[in-house]
Order: sequence, then C-alpha cells, then structure tokens
Amino acid sequence: MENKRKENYSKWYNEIILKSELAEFSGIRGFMIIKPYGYSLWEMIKKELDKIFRQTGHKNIYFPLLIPKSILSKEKEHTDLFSEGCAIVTHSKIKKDQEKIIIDPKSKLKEELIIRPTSESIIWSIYKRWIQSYRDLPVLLNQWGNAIRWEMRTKLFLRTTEFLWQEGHTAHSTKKEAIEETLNILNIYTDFSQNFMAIPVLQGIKPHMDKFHGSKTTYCIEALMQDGKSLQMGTSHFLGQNFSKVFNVQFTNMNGYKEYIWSTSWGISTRLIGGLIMSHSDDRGLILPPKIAPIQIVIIPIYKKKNFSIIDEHANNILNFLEKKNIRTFYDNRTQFTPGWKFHEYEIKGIPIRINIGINEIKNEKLEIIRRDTLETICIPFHFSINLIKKLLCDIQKNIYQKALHRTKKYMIELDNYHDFKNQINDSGGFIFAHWDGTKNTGKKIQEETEATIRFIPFPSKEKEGKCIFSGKKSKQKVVFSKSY
RNA sequence: CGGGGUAUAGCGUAGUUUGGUCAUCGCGCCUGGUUUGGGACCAGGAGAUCGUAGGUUCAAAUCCUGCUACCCCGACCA
Repeated sequence: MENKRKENYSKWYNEIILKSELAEFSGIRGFMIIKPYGYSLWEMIKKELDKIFRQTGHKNIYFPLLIPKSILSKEKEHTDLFSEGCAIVTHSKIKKDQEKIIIDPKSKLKEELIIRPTSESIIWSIYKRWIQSYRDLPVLLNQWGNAIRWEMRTKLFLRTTEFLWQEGHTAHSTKKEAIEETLNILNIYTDFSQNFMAIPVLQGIKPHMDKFHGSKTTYCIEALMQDGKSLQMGTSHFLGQNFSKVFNVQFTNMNGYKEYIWSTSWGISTRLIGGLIMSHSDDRGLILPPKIAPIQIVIIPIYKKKNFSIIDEHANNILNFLEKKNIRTFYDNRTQFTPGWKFHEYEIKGIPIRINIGINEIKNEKLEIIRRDTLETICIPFHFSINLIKKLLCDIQKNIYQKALHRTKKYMIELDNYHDFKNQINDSGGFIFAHWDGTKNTGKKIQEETEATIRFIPFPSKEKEGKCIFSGKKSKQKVVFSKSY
C-alpha cells in the first residue's frame, strides 16, 4: 500500500478498494462497478441476513424500480420533504438524428417515473389491496434490490448514487407490535454487525431533525472507524401510522372497527462493506473477519519444477479436506506468480489464513500457517485436525472484533466542557457523549464550529439531567457527537 | 452545487513554464528460456489519435475556450 492510514485516510481507503479488487470507478459519476471479490462480500452479507429474516418470519418480495411521480408526491406532501435528489425517467425512446443518438421528444411520458430512492410509497400504495382485516396482519416483507439517491458527493461503497440494499417493510395491527418489530430488527442488525462483521456498534435514536422524515422514530446503529469518524451502519424506523394515513390503509379490528395500520421499515446497504474496510484493515491491505471472508484459507504451494507434482498432490489433499469440512478454501496453483507475489496478493485481499506448503513441510510433517490479523506464523501438524482450524478461525474472528471494540471504547468519551470537546473532535475524533439542549440551532452551531454532528441519542436511554455543552441550557440527557461519513 | 487540483499505453509516470527528432521510463501484457521459501531474471515483441470537442498556428501533449471524469475541501445526505 502506498498510502498509509495515518497519513491520508481517504486515499488509503480508495487504494485498498482498488488494489484488493473490491470495486472500481465506473466513469459515471457516483456509480461504481462492484467487482467479483467485492460482490462476493455483498453475497455473504445477503446470505447471512436473509437466513435471519426468514427465521423471523419475513418473506422476500420485489417491487418495481420505477415509481410514478404521483405516488411519490403523495408521500412527500405529507412529510414535507421535497429536496431529495432523485433520478427521473421522462422519456421512453431514443432515436438516430444525423448519426447522433437523441431522445425522441415524441416519447415523453405522460407521467414521470422516479427511480426509487426507497420503496415506502410504492409499497404502501399496494398494501391497501392486501390488507383489510386484522387477520391479514402482520405483513412482514423484505426486498433485496437497488436504489438511487442523487448524492452530491460520493465515495466508493460509503455513499454511491446507486447502491444495493435490503429494505424491510412491515405492517402491524398495534403500535406495540410495530415498535417491537423495529427494535427486534435493530437488535438483529446489531448482532449481525458485531458477530458476523466483527464491527462493534452503538444503538441510538436519531435526533428529530436527522431522522427519516416519514418516521416517528428512527433507530440506528453506528460504528466508529479507525480515523475517529462514525458511520451509520443501519437504520430501523418506527413509522407509526404515517404511511397508512397518507395512503389510507385501514384494517378492520377484532371488534369490527376500522383502524390505521402501524408500520416499520428498515435497511442496510453496500455501505456496510465500506464500514468493514474502515474498521479492520491496515497498511498492508484488507483484513476480513473469517465469517464474512469469501475465502477463509488460501493455500500457497512453494515448489521447484522437479517437485511440483508431490507438492501439488499434498496441497490438493489439504484443499479437499478443508472443503469437505465447509471451510471456504482456495488453492492458488498458478505458475506465473512466485510465492512471494502471492503472499502480498492475499495480504491485500485480507484472507484470514494462509497455508504455505513446500518440500520442507512435507519432510518435517509440519505446516506453516500465517494469520492475516496478527501476521503471526504458526506451526501445526501436517495432518492437523479440523477443530484446530475451526478454533483458529474463531480466534481470528474474536481478535478482530476485540481490537475494534477496544478502539471504539477508547474513543467513547464523556465531556462537559466545550473547549475539551473541540480539542477532542480535532485531535482524534471519537464518539463524544455530551449534553445537548435539544434544539436544532445548537446542533447546527456546533457543527459549524467543529464539523461534528449529533449522531444519535444513546439507546436504551439513560436519562440524566445536565447542562448543554454549548448553550448551557437544560438538557435531559447526553447525546453522542461525532464527525461522520 | 461552490472553491482548489488532476487527466500522457492496462497501471504509475517524464515532458507542458519557453509550441518545432518528445512521445520518456518503470510495472504489467505477449513469445522463448531459466526460475519459484516475501512482489524472480535474461532475450525479443506488441501496446498511446497525450481525457474529450472546438479554436489559434506553417507546426499543439505543450497556448486559448467549452465539456467530461477523478481527487481534496465545503454545502447536500431517508
């Protein structure tokens, strides 16, 4: 790696993505090409979360990419939100005009179609047809898809104009049940992030001005990156009856009365991959926790021409053994690269374990394995037990998480003095717990002076009165400030 | 969307101030051979309308204008 984390975090981040072949710039502003290795990370995320959503009774659906303007504006009128950057489809034909391709003006659509920035509106315009009685509830749906938000400043994975995500949309007969669903999902996200991706997160509630405008309460999980900035990793919205009222979706309850439906929505996106990179990686490249690593073990043969076949045979045996035990293994037997070249390659790609096998290993009946997270070399018996490998993968997973957790805890700082606050934000960032008077204005001023924003109100909440760090006015509890992505 | 910077072969670059044998070098790629325990070596070869569209000029990578993309900083961000 040419760029070091400490010297230029942003360049380091880009370099790591390009060199590890996760993604590339597409040449279209804000759009990226997710390459096979990067996409396989997304597939790992998808597979795991999808399994969990099925277990919790959610079903997958697919709604259209394009939303008629009238449907979207219905939502927007009621949520006074109108500044959203969206892509809009206005025509349906192109034609040749003097060897140039132009939009056929005759093909102008009667009604413009908006490429979904999110699907609440189109889904709620349909829910009406599906829900009449309390017996139709709850509706627990999830959609894997893409969305477009016309962002002004984009960054690979973290904020792209088009992104891949999962959006859950549920409908419930009671407020209690909807809130439970919202929190249940928040906990699923938390668990997923920490145990699968090894990224420690804090749960919180978004302050009013920062929440999804269509929601009553927006819950989030936020993680601290290595540069001291925070990243929102997922959101879960309690929507109240906002959408059912806007789209007039009622159900008949047990007593024969009509009621508006309570609902939730929640999502995570390809942004998580950005969080994964920024949480764990080092100046040598990516570091992947074993659970999410598309390849957990790579086997590198070290041979001379005359002994290649014997080494190849043993390497294949190890490969077969590991594959049979469901360890995701890759045997790199390409001859055009030297072992040293491959060592670097898989370091950059963050493969958790590397096994070297050469004539020495076969003679001594020992194997040399190298951990990516600690760069340690460990000697194991040539005919190792699968439990040894499983335990090692488990240790690596734990170690990566503990390292991130330790860092996060170190930069969770309670402050009551604005001067210290400014210094801390400037020096090393972090999650800063401080009192806030609850006004938008104060939040704005703090942001202007420090670049830090209110990320969330800690949840579960620990109310403890105090004085706002900026204005000195009364505050109900501490909130978390941070610079963020 | 504003301010600053950058754009030369797949990648990284020299050359741009001062227009004229200037398209340089490294990596990678192809062929052959020797190699293979931390990014191997030798020999030969292919590959660039200098981001793009115009303009100035006898002559443009080089000067001027528009456009596009990327990077950094802000604004924006369900």
